[in-house]
Amino acid sequence: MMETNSVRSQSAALRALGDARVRVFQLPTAVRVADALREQISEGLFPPGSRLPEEAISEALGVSRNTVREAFVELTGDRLLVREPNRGVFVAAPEASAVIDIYRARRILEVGAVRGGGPRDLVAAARVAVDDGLAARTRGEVEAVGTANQHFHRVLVALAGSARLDRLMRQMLAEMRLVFHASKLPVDFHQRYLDVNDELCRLLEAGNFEAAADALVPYLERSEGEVLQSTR
Amino acid sequence: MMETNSVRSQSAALRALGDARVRVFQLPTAVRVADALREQISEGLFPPGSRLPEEAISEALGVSRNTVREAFVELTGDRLLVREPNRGVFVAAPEASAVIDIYRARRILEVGAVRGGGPRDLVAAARVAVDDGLAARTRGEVEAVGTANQHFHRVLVALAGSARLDRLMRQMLAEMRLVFHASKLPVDFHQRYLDVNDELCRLLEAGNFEAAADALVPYLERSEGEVLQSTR
DNA sequence: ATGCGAGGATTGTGGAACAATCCACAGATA
DNA sequence: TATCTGTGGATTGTTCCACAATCCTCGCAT
Repeated sequence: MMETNSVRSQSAALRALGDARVRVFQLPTAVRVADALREQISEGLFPPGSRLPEEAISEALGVSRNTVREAFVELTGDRLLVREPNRGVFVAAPEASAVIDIYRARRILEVGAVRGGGPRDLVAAARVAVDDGLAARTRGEVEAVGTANQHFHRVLVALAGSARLDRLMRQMLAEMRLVFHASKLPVDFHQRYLDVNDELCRLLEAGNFEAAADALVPYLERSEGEVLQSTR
Repeated sequence: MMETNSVRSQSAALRALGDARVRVFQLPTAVRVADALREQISEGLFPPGSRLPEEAISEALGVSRNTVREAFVELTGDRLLVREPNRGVFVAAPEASAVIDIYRARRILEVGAVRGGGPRDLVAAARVAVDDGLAARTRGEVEAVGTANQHFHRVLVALAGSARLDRLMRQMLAEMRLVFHASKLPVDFHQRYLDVNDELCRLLEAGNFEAAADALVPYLERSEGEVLQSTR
């Protein structure tokens, strides 16, 4: 039966099924715990420096201590948590040296990725991020501006087409959120970069990747300087 | 008593003590297990695709299953192991897409780092790696040639001065060792790059970072091509 | 050959136990 | 008073055990 299903449409259907796999084969508990903690930390519910007692978290989430510890290992690898032997794990409180380190890495990643160019759909994704940011600014949604800004920079790295670089960028941006939570910077911090983002995006859309890469360097240097300024 | 100890010499002594801390405050068991497994995997004792049963490993190392699982989480984050739900963890068997991904990342990292230049002592470290490789070649030590080669490329990334990039590079080189173990490539594979390394290093020593960066691109492309060739 | 079901092995997860370590606080000493 | 010491309580590091869920194998029936 169902002979009307061509082989072509069936393979498409199977692919769609595969995408829904996450709902069928539920992720392991430790991973879900890690995701939950990552979320809360990024939101700033656990401020940098907070202690995360194993038992409190395990009973709050209704999982065993073992599972919590596995999640801790994962988040420590992301540098979101730091483990102090026999004292416990704490939300990382990145200091100036970390910010400097991250910006060195970002200059390599973002500039290199942009200079190499990338497919049209990613440039389109960059445009979406920029417009999202602009829209959020006019609506006065401070938080959304920051999110859109991070999204934009993530797309820049995505141009390189490397899952490994994407992951590193994601981790570093999560670290940067910790920095932002630790150092109250001016509410218009991200907003002032939106116009530069727009300009950069125009260069990408024009296929002028070299110019975009060149423009990115002072952009990132300025950003680093301002973050360091408001951090100390 | 002991008044002959000047404040100066005492602080020196304390500093020396601090350097020995690793022997006093021993690393957590899970970390040592992860290190041990990383070592063995890199050496090729567990070929790509091998299954690592929790119980077998826990009793082989004399640690509990929980501890082994914590180590697994760490190594999975390094992409050295892959977890198949309810089936166990296996040594990763990187396929062509992973190799392509890694070389995309390496082109960004290495070229970007070299173009930015770096301090003298790192250039000197690069020289050491090159000479080590040359010496190993004349002695016919195939394994040592590969090690020196990887060391050289790690130093290149180190020029950028970012611990985060260093870590990513270390992880990717460990992945590459898996690739090498999976695909028997010609014994002189690494040897043929030593002369290019030497040439690159000369450019670095001359402070000609731009030229070195430019020379690195075809280098990496050729390397990627040869690896892919012998992989399929 | 294909499908089905039972049995055994391994993972996923929880829970308890205990030594090691750290922390806070009280008491002792100079 | 200030510093040292020691004690008790709390938390981590680690092991061990239990058990459900899942997978694999193999034999059997269709």
